[in-house]
Amino acid sequence: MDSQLSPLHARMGTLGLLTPDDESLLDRLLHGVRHHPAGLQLQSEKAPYRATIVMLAGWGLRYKTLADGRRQITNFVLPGETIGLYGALFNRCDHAVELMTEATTAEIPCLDVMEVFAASPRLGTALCWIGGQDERFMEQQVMRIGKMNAAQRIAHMLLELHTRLLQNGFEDPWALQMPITQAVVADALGMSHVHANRSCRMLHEHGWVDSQGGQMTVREQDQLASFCDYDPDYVNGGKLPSKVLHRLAKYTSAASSKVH
Amino acid sequence: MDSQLSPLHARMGTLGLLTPDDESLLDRLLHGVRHHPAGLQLQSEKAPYRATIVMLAGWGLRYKTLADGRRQITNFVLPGETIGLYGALFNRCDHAVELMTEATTAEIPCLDVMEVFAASPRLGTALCWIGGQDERFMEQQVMRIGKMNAAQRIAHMLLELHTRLLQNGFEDPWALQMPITQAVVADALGMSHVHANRSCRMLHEHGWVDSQGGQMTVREQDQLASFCDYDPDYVNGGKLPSKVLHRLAKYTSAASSKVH
DNA sequence: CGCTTCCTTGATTTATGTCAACGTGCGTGG
DNA sequence: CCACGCACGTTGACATAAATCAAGGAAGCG
Repeated sequence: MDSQLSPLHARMGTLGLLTPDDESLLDRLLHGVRHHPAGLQLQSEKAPYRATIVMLAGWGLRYKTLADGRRQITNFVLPGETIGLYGALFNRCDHAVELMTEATTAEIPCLDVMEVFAASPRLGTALCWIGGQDERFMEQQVMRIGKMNAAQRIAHMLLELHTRLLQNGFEDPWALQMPITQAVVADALGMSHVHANRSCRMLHEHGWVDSQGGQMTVREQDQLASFCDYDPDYVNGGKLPSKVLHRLAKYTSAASSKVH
Repeated sequence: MDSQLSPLHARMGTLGLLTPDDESLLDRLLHGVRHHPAGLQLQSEKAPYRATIVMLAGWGLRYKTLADGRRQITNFVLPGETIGLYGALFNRCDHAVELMTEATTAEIPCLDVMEVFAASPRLGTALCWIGGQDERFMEQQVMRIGKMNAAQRIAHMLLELHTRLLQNGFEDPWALQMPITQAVVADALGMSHVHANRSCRMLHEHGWVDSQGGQMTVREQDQLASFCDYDPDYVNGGKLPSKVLHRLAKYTSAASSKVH
């Protein structure tokens, strides 16, 4: 099981916060590792959350459906990322989650998440950080859709996903490849699939991106970045400010036996 | 001080979670109530967060600046809402916050936020819920900009703000009025100010909205809602699921003396 | 072989952006 | 009190990014 958990551990590891005890507490929280086929709906809109789901391998997407049936993809779920982190706090979900590829997931019972804070403030803080990152990703998405033209949006999104993959422990030939069709690009970035196609072609003709067979590949990261003014720092994919590390160092993980 | 804190208490109150002890712990966390003039920049992009700021009265807006100087407003900060809730967890902010009106704020030192979880899991859970709501607001914003036309975006945003004001303890003649100029509408919803103007006029000519003198007023909530398919439930502005309430009831607030 | 998914392309329409200008109300300083 | 600047809203003419409609091709799969 340990090796499968690695993207989550890699992601958390960038924080430099967790002790070995915290990590093993995290492992004990994770239940029910399961494998699913592509296309499965993991969470449907308006249904209550069953559990917080951790994506161990594979990609998912999070979307909202409009009254007329169109869908807006609001975020992706990459390996090491979570679904419904604060699920316990809402009576109903407000988005759906679907698998883009086959995938392996684990679950944390919704109610356990809230008790993590009592068991280990350090691990609780790490979960908050995940929540904070998710908000930042969404904020970037607002900026892309609100202010950039079609080709820039695509470039910017690909670079963000690349940054996130690196953070989650992937390395560079692989972190540049993404299981994204042009239809997904269109639904995520608020454009028609025809326009998505023309914009992808344009990026392809510059030699910056490939897009075929349901895969998109970043070819010229730097050129893409200057094309869309991508700021690679925004994720702050670094360690926590040292003040926080010191402040939280005093807590033992003794309490960890409380959970489960 | 107590009366000034009311929008925050009103907001938290909708959860039905906090005990009187939790509430007084919250009050003790809040430092430095201050009054500011309209237009003040409370947080600048790329600067570290100084503290988590709680808006007690007045409106703020959260935005990102692009390389070419344009800005995308990503969210509003209403009375009872927070800025930089997880500020301690990031080395740098990734957005700026500016006051739209004169305002009263209080602060929670960034590092204290993380210790709340140890002191009171209930209050910590309430803070997570705030973080979760912020993410939902942002997600709605993505959907609006990505999939709706200009007039619908405006209608939808106004209705969301109305819902949030109600949640934060405002009542209806007041909760329908918002200190929003057409330029702000344009920057928030990804359209030119000319187009924002024409769309506001259109809504005004239907008698659904007023927009003059830097104020927007919702006149016909129901018609607006059907015009843009607004789902008033999405905020889940209700109590927590009862399971969570029971699960968290067991913790005493005894530990609250640890903080501060 | 026929179906589906994904990508591609051309013709046309439409929503929205850009440019330029003007009105109004308001506060400030002369 | 008036003059001026400024923020806000308004309008028209024009340009353009992007949506829509319609069709077809290539690859994979049962």
